[in-house]
Amino acid sequence: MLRISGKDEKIIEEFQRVHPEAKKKGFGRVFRSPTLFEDMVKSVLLCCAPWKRSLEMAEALCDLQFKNKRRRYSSNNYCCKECDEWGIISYGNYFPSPKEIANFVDEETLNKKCNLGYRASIILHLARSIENGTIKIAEFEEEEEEKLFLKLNKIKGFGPFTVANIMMCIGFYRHIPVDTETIKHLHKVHGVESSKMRKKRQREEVIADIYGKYGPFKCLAYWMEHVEYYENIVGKLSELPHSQYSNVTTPNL
DNA sequence: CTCTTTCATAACCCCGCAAA
DNA sequence: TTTGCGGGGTTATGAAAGAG
Repeated sequence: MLRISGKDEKIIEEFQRVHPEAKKKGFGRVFRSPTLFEDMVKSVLLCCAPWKRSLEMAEALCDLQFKNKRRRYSSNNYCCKECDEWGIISYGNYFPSPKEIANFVDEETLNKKCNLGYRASIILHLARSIENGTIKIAEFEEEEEEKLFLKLNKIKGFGPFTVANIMMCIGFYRHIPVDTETIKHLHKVHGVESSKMRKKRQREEVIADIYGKYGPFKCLAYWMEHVEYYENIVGKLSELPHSQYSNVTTPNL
């Protein structure tokens, strides 16, 4: 989904003012999930897993809703083998709510059903904290940037990458979520040696050198480049068949 | 000289896939 | 079927740097 509001419109205008190329391309909006909780969980799923596995875990979480054995990818979910559309239309959004996860038995079952590994405890803790009111997720979207940043950092299992990723979903683009994908990107597109990305200091210097001029929009500038990189390989992402989605990653160095 | 903050390193956890 | 290896962000821990 896209955020569409006067405030978001303003942010895009400001971004495009400091990034003329983005204006020319009409780039500035970032897709997110229907709920913040879903974005938060998906950000956790990105950690310590190849892209394909992240997708599988998200799918498995959606499958929690189906008590029978219907699988989202079983062939009878599609109108025909070549057609992805049917699958997309018939899915709807089955991502579980915090309440559903919090009430969903125990960590081991959640782990077993969704193959989450250590992420099960993080996600369960998040869902339970939201349910018992310790984490007031509803206020997050209205929160001031720096306060939000601090609050997210306090959540168990949420480090720099996860937090930056969620900030981006909410609409703050100051911090770039750095993962191996980013390191590969900086190497291929900007010729940065991956050894320079190992230490925090140097890493920050590299980011500042390349994206510093975009101020609070670093993340958008990076993301535009990265999407461009992907699309040069697989074609327009918006036209990519669902079945090929898991292939959208940067090859290893 | 002590207290605080920042930083670097290693342990953690464990699946998916390819080769044997 | 078994074995080995690659993938990968967070956190605990202790050391180093900075503040006062």
